[in-house]
Amino acid sequence: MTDAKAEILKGTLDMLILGSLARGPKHGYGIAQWLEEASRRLLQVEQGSLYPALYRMEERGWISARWGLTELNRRAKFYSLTTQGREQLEAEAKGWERLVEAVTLVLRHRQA
Amino acid sequence: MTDAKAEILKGTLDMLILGSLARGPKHGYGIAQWLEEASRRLLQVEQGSLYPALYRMEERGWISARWGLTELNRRAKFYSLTTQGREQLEAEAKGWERLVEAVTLVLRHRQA
DNA sequence: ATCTATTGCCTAGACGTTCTAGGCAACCGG
DNA sequence: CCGGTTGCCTAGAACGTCTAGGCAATAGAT
Repeated sequence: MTDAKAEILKGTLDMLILGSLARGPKHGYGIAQWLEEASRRLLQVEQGSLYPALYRMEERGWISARWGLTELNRRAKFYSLTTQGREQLEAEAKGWERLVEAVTLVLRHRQA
Repeated sequence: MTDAKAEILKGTLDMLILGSLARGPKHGYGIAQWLEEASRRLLQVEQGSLYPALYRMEERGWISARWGLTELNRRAKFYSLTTQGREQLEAEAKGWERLVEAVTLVLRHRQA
């Protein structure tokens, strides 16, 4: 709850996953690593959140999966963005910006 | 789900409520109105979300309530920020800024 | 006098997402 | 041989939000 770095993701996980895949296909484990690095360790994605999210998103047609091999020669499921997924990303990014704007308006100069 | 303006609040509702009360005590209905106006109609708070949230927050000692009369001479429950609530607001605001920063890093220059 | 809209508070239940807490398999290094 | 890492997965609990109601008092209009 009051953990410093983790659980900062509320409804943003889908968008973040889509954002990571916009840079190219990745497997689940790799998505988590990429997000951590790209956010400079601000974000930490739990596997128990990640995999269900990937499943949901595939169901919705935002991403598609195929099995392959990593650089380390291990089996892994690679996800890539579908056209729909890219649209979804744009939509969520717009919504996010609106939310940031709204929160900024509300929280601005909140002196005593 | 794909509604234009509503349901944009995921885990931000508490923070927004605290933010509205940082400007002075308000009753529930007034909080909802204030948030809508302050966010230029970007946010819309459902009563079914608001009142449970107020209850939770009072339980947690972030806000305190007392009954009073509105300008229109109606009974209403006025909430104000406690010391703990102000601390909570600052903490959430910091967390929010970190999240915004992280998401910005992840979503930046997400070209094809 | 009646009717409707508004102000104001509240609840139950469904729903979706995230987290905790596991399990499993393959591979690498020491 | 053993521990750590890479990799995928699931069940269940916990939590927050929304839908969809209900109720009461007041103001304004007819």
